[in-house]
Amino acid sequence: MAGPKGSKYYDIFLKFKVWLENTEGESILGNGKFELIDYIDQLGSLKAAADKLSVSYRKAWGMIKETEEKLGFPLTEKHRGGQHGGNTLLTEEGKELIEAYKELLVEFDEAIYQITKKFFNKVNK
Amino acid sequence: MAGPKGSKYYDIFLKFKVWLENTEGESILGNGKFELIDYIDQLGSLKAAADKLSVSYRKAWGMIKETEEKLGFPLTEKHRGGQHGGNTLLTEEGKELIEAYKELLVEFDEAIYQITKKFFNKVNK
DNA sequence: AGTCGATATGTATTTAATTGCATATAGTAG
DNA sequence: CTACTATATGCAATTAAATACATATCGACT
Repeated sequence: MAGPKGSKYYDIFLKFKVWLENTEGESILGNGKFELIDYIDQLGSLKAAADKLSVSYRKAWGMIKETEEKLGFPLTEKHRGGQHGGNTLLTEEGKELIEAYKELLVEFDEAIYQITKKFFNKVNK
Repeated sequence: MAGPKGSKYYDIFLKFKVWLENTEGESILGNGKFELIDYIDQLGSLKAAADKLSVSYRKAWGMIKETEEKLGFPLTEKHRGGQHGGNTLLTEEGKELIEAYKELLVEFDEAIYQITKKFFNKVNK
């Protein structure tokens, strides 16, 4: 919420986004990919993670491929075959990345809270 | 920069965006519109601001209209006619908004600096 | 050896977003 | 009362992005 009822910016909200980018200005990892990777870690499968997020397997697969190509090193370890078709696990780098990203989000939220408060306090008066 | 030369995330950067949104989840004011409004304030003209940002007048005009409609109150005061065709000025609300937004960006930058440092310190080691 | 299900990937289609084009209107200074 | 130029706006056209479709491959387990 953005101030007391009836104030000018009452139903206006401050939003933010964080992501990793390479030197070409291409996005590498934002919230969507982060969630996907996090679910892969939890479920051990790219397909399961895609289902969980209600995105097509094709799309999820593309997201991972793109991220790893731009990053220059793999975040996942994929296995094909077997009665269950295969599975996908995170590499050490993958685990470290989502770990750090999670903390980043927490810190961001804290910072945003203060900044938002100040901003709306200013424009609403 | 994201750590010492040769480190894993050396040429990867942390980026962010802030914007105002309404209850429908529609973006109201982000960096592009902010810059446009700021230039209108400086130049006293929508056309001049559009030229400065190298966007078409058509687009710039649409940006302002959209923002004001979603916000529910005007940020600009437009005048047509006269030898010079007309001009556009900011309303009090418009001035207050870009003022507050500018401060917001400064505070964001400061917060980001600390968070970024910590993040890359973590993933690069 | 054959089955099964997830990984792998190219191509086509649809949808959305942006941009560009064209044209009208206002009103003041000359 | 005419010329000039910024504001005003609909609509066509072009691009880009997201999504769907189709099809192949792999290999542990029975």
